Amino acid sequence: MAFDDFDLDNVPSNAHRLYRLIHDLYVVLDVGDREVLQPLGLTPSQYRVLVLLDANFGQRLITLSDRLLVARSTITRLIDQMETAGWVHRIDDPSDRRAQHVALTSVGLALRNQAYAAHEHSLEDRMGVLGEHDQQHLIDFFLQMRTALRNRIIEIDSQRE
Amino acid sequence: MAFDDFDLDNVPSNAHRLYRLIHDLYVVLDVGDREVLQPLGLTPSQYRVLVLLDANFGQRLITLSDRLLVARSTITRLIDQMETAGWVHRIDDPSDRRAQHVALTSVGLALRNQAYAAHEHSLEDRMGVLGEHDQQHLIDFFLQMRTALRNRIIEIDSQRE
DNA sequence: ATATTATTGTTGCAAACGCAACAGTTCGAC
DNA sequence: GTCGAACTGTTGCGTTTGCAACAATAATAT
Repeated sequence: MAFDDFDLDNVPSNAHRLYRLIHDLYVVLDVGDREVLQPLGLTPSQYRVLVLLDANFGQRLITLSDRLLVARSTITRLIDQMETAGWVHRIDDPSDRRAQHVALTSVGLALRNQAYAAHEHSLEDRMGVLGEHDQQHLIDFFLQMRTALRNRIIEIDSQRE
Repeated sequence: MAFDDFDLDNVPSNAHRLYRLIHDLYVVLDVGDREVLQPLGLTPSQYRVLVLLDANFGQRLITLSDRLLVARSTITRLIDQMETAGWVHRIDDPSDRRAQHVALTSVGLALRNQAYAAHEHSLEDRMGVLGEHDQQHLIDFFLQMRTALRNRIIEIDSQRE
């Protein structure tokens, strides 16, 4: 893997530089995640679902879909996998017969905690290149951007109706 | 699409908050990209390749693979598509008979410029939620992180040998 | 020179994902 | 209450992508 330090100097705007960097960061973080999670038999997607669950009421599938920003069908198949693996189980929602909750089994809970600890440790290690102060700074920026960009999507969706 | 403003407060560390935000940002940016590029018949992946090309010597496939951080096979298939579409053509490298260069056709060049302008406009619009000063700040952070994270991957790769 | 190793691009295969369509259920207007 | 619209989860299907294996070529060691 040869990482050319390809020049952001050819890029005309700061907006575009930011764009490229976010893309690269996402990819590089994902590669790191796989290395941490693979020994536990988890993909990043499965891990992200696992983290959102608990052993009590769990979460509805549509909630998982919304929070992870993936299609409902993707969640259906992820939960199928994880149910087969014995990590989660589906529970019918008593107040809405369309809906189901997904909750962790005891095996799933143990795996969740183990994976979470490992990932957390790795993340703090990787993010450690930035000081705590810088991290707080970044979080503020990102929250601002995420909110603005999400609202824009909601606006566009409304216009479609 | 219901965007719960799900709490980052449950998240224990700043490192993890950053992680989630980068993930969300990437996804939301990608959704925006698709909206801009779809009218031009381009996917984000095709666009990213197009931007790296020119009409002269072009780029080698392995270079595209390295810069975009995707598998070589992915580039092969992307270039297949784009060659069929008439946007690019393969040129044998005279100094290395294994290698090929990919260069833009005149159609490809026109498309590249059109897509680039549209994307650039959209990006500045979307990134505009942050001031120029904040953007510069972010770029500095990201460069720092990208460099550190990439070096880490290279280290791990070397250990494998 | 020759043999081993590395690199470049391609292909088969499987996994992951989104979109559209669908059935069952709930909500809302009237 | 009733009917149409909206929501929830599932499935079929096509697209995208990475990994492993491969052939052709280049680089390196001896």
